Amino acid sequence: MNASAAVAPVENVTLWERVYAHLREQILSNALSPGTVLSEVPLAVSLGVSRGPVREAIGRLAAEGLVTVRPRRSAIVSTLSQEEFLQAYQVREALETLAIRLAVPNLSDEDLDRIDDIVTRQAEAVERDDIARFFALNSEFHQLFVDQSHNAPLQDMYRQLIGHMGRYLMRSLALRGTVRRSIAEHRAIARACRTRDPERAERLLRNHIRVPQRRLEAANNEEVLLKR
Amino acid sequence: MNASAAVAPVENVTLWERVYAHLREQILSNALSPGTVLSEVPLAVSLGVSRGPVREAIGRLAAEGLVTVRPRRSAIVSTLSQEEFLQAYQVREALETLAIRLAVPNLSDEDLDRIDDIVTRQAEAVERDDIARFFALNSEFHQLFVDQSHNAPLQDMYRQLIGHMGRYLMRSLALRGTVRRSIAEHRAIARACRTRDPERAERLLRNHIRVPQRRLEAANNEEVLLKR
DNA sequence: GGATCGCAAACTGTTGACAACAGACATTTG
DNA sequence: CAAATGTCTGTTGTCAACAGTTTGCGATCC
Repeated sequence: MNASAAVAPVENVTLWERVYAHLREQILSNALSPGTVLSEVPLAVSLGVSRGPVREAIGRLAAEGLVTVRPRRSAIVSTLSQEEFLQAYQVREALETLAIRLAVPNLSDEDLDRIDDIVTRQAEAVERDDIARFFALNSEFHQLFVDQSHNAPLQDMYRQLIGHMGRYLMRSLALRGTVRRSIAEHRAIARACRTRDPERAERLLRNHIRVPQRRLEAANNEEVLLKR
Repeated sequence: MNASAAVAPVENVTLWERVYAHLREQILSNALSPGTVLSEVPLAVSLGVSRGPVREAIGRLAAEGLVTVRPRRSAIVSTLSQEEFLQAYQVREALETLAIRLAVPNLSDEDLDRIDDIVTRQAEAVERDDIARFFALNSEFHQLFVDQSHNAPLQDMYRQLIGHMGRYLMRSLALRGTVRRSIAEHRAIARACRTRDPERAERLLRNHIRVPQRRLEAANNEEVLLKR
């Protein structure tokens, strides 16, 4: 018997874990838009389980900040105000710059190739006007550095933060203006990684993240922001 | 009729919230040391409640990372390895430097006085060899900037991170060597705040946080670390 | 004597039920 | 007609019970 012990966790996930994953997916993909009420009973019957697992799942989502529960009242999918979103961007900048600083020394040649590959595919996606694809690759690009930072607490925090921001990132990307500039910045960051220059990479990434941040601030000040 | 409506919301906490607060308190104060098993039934009977609230509370703690649950098996209080603790320190540096940069422009005169007061009381605590008090004031000092950053996502993340690190901070403080130096650094940071110099404050704080971090690394390399 | 198999106990995951509470609607009263 | 009050429904908070699984111990076999 070969020693392929726990390669696939055997689908041994408990019920509430599946409910949690399902709801998280729905929320992050905006299938459940902010403000949606999550009543336990309807959810339970629609998912074919009891209230217990649903309750547990909602509890986890609440701990993560994705839903807010008012005692004795239904939970609702959290809303992030314009201001909070901007604040989250500041935290993201801090976390990602730390991540890339830690990651650059750890990057293997395969990682470097993968980074280039992602950017190349991003350019292709833009050519095809495939915004969703571009968006996914963008997340992948940023996630790579967090993964390669080999810093578990950082990874946890980043996951949580992206959970908060993810639903609104599409908008900020629209605000970003030229995606071409974004790709150029990605290329510059990739070059800095190849030359093993953490400080340059960090500086480039910081400016890169600040672009939509500044646009958000400007929109905020002009009060012509996308209300809602 | 004056509008003194809801000054005190009548202590409307649910049961599981109290259990959660209790367990969190116990864990952070090290009354429940890492590795302790948290079985639902004994906890429930000892607290005089049913398994439901206990389960919910443990779930929240698990989402926060303070306990780890293995499916079908009891939850145990999380352990932070030396390496993870060091990594958490890196994240803390990133978050706190962001916090102080944001906070300095927001600091009122009262805040500045309060900072000085904290440092003064720290010096007094050291005179009296009251380490616990010094430690509490130290947390207060750092927390103040996070609070005054007026950045809700940052506050959430910091709270969570401190929850992880808090139990081990006493040790790192011991590692820190001279607490006198720590107080001097606090004083320097306070001065930078008074002169409204965010960059200087940030630089000072970064170096301040890196002191125990470097000592940890050194101890780690020498392998003479305080094992467990 | 040591290892393996089997059984029993304890614990968790899940379910269903009961009671308390918040909000809405209808009713009554000034 | 408006404001306050009472009822009523829907939902959550909590509890007790059931089923499945893991663990530890003991008996048995080699």
